[in-house]
Amino acid sequence: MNKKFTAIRGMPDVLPQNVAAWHAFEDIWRKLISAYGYEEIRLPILETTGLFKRSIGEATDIVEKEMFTFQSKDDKESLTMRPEGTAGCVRAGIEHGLLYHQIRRMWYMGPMFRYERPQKGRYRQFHQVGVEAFGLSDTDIEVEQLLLTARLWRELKIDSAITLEVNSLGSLEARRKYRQILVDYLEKYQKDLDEDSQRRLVTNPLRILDSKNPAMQDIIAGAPKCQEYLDDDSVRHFNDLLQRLSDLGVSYQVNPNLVRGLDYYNRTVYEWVTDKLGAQGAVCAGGRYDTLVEQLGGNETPAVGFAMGIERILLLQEALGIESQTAVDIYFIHAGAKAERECIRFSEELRDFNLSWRMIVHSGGGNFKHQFKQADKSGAKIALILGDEELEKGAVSVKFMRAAEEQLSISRNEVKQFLINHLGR
RNA sequence: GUGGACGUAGCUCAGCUGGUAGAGCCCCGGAUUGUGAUUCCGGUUGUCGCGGGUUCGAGCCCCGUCGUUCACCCCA
Repeated sequence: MNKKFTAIRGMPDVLPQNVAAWHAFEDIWRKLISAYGYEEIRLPILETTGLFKRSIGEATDIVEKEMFTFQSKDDKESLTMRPEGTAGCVRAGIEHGLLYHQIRRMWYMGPMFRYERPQKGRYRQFHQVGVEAFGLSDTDIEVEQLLLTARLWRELKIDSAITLEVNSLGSLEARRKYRQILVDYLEKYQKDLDEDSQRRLVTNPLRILDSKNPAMQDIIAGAPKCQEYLDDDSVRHFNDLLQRLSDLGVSYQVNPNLVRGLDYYNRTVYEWVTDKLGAQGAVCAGGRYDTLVEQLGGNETPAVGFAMGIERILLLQEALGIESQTAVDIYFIHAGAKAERECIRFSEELRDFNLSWRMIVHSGGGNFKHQFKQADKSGAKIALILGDEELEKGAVSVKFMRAAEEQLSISRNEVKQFLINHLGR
């Protein structure tokens, strides 16, 4: 026996029985996003490592220890498999002049890579849908994107399990100031901080506010609040956003401790969360990043975007008992050597007529009993049976697989109309 | 990177205090109700994750290793 190969850790196969759920999601998504006028952009998986360091932030966990990074063949540069999509999208937008003095709405979908320990809802290769809008600084774009996602949850029938949390980080300058104030406060309690928080004090102090450790709660409760240190414009922006959400009937919860893990956010940040997925609560997250375009070499361009994890959404649908499956419509059964050949010809004729019927022509021989069994297993709604005798008369037998009715014989000319009546076009 | 649980047929799992492997599903064949489903009978399938050790003897005990999974961390 030769060595068997297995999938590498955290990079699961999507098996045929699960692909239907992906397709269902993708179909709904494409329809919905184009209804909002967003255009798809397709981006490479590999980018220069520096792009992610610059955008996501040198000191973040993603950049420090979670990237798949390696040297290019000629050893001249460091390449990284994208851990998220915004950086590449902005890079491409600048490179091709898509963001130059104009408004752009774009989206993308594809695999992302992060070197983490896999667990429920978290994989090393996972898939995201991302949405970015450039050139708009008013809250109406945040509102648009939140309405869009809220609608998506309804379409996917998971809206009952998801809630929206929002926060404002203020301007970059205000955030920096607040960060210093927070560090000053926390340093007074340094010896009481747990190990994680001690480390975060240096790397990402805002994250300490999000700590789940009960021992930290008193210190956190007494900490200066981010919102008290926001700049006036950001406060106005945030209040305006909340007002508009209320007006439009989008319910939300303000979470002052909500901090995104990526450095580029300012002002609005939000997360759509669920309690149905174990430890991985965030299904979709995003916010405003007004300085990133400039940081990556473009003109100063306001931007708002979000990303969602497809696996998590599918997992949530599964947890809620929402199933999607693609069934076969027609299964061709044949009896006799002539009929077997005719089956293929006839099925092609039907495909010329209507390519949306899902048809399987039995192959591999076997008697009637066997063929019916295969037809049953395929989940087909209708069996089309061709026999040598009937063939002579120009007739075909049809049978509803799920019903107890007898099979009936109809003429070949009637088949198309029969299928339209029972399957639609 | 840290911690817990688990790793026995394609799948879900059982295997009592150590004595040379089992069930259900699936698959194949047959019988029966005149057919594909139901029922009945029969059949195939495993280096018990891998490597060492203890023992007369290990799926079961010990050590190591790899893998899966959940949680921490972090995040979609």
